[in-house]
Amino acid sequence: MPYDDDIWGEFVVAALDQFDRKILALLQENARLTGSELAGKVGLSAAACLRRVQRLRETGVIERDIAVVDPRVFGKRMTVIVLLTLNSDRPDRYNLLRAELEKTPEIVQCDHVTGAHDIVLRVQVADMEEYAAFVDRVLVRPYIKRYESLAVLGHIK
Amino acid sequence: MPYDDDIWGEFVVAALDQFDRKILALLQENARLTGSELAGKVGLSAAACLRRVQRLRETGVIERDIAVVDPRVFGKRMTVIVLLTLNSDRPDRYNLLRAELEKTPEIVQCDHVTGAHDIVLRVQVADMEEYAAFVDRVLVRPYIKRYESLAVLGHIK
DNA sequence: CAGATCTTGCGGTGTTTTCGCAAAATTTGT
DNA sequence: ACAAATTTTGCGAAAACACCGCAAGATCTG
Repeated sequence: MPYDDDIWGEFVVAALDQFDRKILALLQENARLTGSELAGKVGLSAAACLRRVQRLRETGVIERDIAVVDPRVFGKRMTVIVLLTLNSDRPDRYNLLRAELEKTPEIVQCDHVTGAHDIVLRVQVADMEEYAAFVDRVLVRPYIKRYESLAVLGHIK
Repeated sequence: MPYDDDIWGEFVVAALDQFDRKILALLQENARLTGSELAGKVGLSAAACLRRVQRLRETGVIERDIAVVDPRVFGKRMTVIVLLTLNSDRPDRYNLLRAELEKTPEIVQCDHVTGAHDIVLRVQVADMEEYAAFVDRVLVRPYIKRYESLAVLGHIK
């Protein structure tokens, strides 16, 4: 085999060489690069590049290709990062909360964390009024002990 | 004009009709849909769909197309959310810090916020050791008064 | 209601991707 | 270290796709 196989969670995936890594790095920045554009940047023929991209997709290394849409288009001009602290005496409700957070459309990113807080949300809303409604609807509940809102002033990255 | 113009920050952008919104929703899920696939789903001809996509790109509604790569491929299995508090007596260094954060490869997301902290980072690293090195290299400096690390246990969304 | 403006669908054209094939490169077994 | 087996490469043809111009239709303006 030209590549060494590598264990990867439960999956066995062909290891990636320098060409694959270069291609991935480029496609993560701009997924619309054509075969010949890739060819010029990685030093392989267009066909070889495209075959590699094809395999990266099939094996799930490239999970999907998405269009990044300016959130302001949907009138969601305001981003808030929310730090949640839960009541540790009600751990049974965690799964329930988790399921609800997953369904809430204003929440665009949500992670379970360890440290001074328990959950970090990224919330996308139109304005303060909508954010206030979101807080009332989603965050004001017994299992949530405390929440801290950090309004995003600007995206650095 | 078939569309009403709408003020949008400093830009004037044609308002989006139901077709544009449908197209955007589809492309946000899968940017590789072809013209005829879009046509079947939105009820326009392939050419009309592609013309709309083209305009959405030109006007910046679609900012870019990116490949979503499984982060485990790069061995970056650990995500940490970092809350930074800056020394308010050195505001002149903010732009310098900002430029450095932008260049730092471990930082995959970075927002300037208002509230109990000043900056929120999302950091992708291989393991604790690499995170420790990141902290020493990037976070230990005079202008940063405090940092709080929240290691991500699981992604809810 | 008429003129101006924009969008649509169609068809042709150029680009991009996909596929087969033989040669070159890499790996495996002895 | 050598030869067979496997894999990847580059090239060229074929298919799929995106792009552009044009005439017709739709929408907007005064």
